[in-house]
Amino acid sequence: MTKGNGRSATSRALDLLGAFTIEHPTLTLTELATRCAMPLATAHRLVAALEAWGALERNTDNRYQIGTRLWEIGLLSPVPRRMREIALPFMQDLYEKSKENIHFAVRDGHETLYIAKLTGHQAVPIISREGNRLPMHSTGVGKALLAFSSKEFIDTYCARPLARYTRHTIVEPGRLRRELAVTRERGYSLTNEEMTLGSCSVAVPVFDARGEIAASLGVVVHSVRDNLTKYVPDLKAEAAKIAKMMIAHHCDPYPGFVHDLPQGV
Amino acid sequence: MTKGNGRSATSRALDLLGAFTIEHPTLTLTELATRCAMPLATAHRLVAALEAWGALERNTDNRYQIGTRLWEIGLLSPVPRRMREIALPFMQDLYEKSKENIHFAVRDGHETLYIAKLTGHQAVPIISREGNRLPMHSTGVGKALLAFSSKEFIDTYCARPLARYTRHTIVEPGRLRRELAVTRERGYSLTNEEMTLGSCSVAVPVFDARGEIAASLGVVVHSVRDNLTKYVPDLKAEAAKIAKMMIAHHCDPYPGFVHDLPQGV
DNA sequence: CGGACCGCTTCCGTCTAACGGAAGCCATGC
DNA sequence: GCATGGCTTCCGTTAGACGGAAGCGGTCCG
Repeated sequence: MTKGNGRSATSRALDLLGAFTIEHPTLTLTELATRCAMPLATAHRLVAALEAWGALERNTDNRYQIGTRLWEIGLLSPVPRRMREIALPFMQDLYEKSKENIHFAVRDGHETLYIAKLTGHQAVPIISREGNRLPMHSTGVGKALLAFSSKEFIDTYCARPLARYTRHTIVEPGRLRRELAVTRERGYSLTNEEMTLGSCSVAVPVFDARGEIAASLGVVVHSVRDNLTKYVPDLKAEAAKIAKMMIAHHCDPYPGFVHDLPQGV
Repeated sequence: MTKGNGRSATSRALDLLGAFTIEHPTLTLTELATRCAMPLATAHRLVAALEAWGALERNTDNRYQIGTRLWEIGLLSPVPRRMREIALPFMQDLYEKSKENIHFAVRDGHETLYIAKLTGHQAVPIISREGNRLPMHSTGVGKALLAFSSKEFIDTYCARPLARYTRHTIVEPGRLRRELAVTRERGYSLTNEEMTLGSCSVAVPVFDARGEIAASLGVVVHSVRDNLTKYVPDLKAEAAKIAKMMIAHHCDPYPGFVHDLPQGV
């Protein structure tokens, strides 16, 4: 064979699932085959198995999308589930007071992974989504996570290219370092239209039993609204309660914090 | 071979994922092999592939659990995602007024599938979870879905055994039919400690463009609190707004409504 | 209206990698 | 110290995964 190019049937099937992103939530068979670099016939066979089980479903345009069954199974994942169960009631309390977007995020690799989000009709529409990732240097929760991470991690992060999203995004490593130092000192992070024009944010760290950064909690508001610092006391209070609950429930630190550091980069 | 007993490698790997439930969110290798009726060596090989990709992860007890990556991928599923995006802001409005548990559910097969849930510290703790299923005859949202379903579906449902959860659960087909008739007439469902002692609920239907039942919206409160009917006007108002939004956004009816009926059962 | 095109589906001969029994390993506990 | 239970590794067999190619069925355009 020129066949069997390295990958097992199972890992190829999983690669097909991994081809879906929030930017491409539906894909045709040909797109799937191209993205996963596998022959059309192979993709066809694997996709049929995935569809039969319910991992994929076909919409009316004959495009494939992630199936509801996979949504159900994914929600069983203990790590995000426990964090959500603990954080969401406290986030509700914050929402009630602010009526703004409330975020709870962890670090995963070099990105901010949004674990929970509350929003409503009075909140400014924003791009964050539960289960999605955004950079650490351009988001409130991301900067809070980054500022309280280890010096080594900050060094690594600042050494990588910093993507620009708006004219306010901090893309200079030195400026980011200074900003993180300020964040550490005052105990909360601020952003001002650094991810999206029109929205700004404030966030505080959530520490685990060892005093290390475990997550962060933040608010995103429309940039014309009044000063963000008024949210800091409530954010700090709720973050402390979440931290206490996480420790009480032996909610392990997010695996990404432990496993992905050795390699560097 | 006595090997290769019918299942492809891909479907076997998926079966391993399907072995996890909310009652058993972590499983050992042996438990996985037993539940999926496959040799230990086979389960071991497949599980290794699933773990390598991130579909499964191992916790500190050497038990397997659904991985965070699968949680992320599952959240891309368009059907629940769109419904949640539309319903959640309206559910927030209901939460603000009531401070009680708010549910949004669809029918899937013969069960109620919880698509979204809001809760807070003042709300009574309940067993419902996003992505989980509960019966239709013992829950508020379930009874609302069932009452406005087709006569054929109601017949089928009532012909099946009705599980009892508390002494208040309606397990007599005739009584359930009468209850559903009352629900249809007055336009909302009620439950009184039928799923769990101590909590009762009220729910209203959400209709699609064709006037057919698409989802339901409900509140669950502690049973000693005052009358549930006070929530009905707000529930109806928000249900109407959700229906309008779903139609405007061409949010297709939940696939289960279309695909799973032919068989009967 | 005809034909080129594009994407999906089916077929089938090749041969690899999935299969699983069995042996080995490593805790834990009596 | 030995039994137990669960996990890991090994390896010969062969089922089933593989993918090129042909067929099918739309749509677009001249």
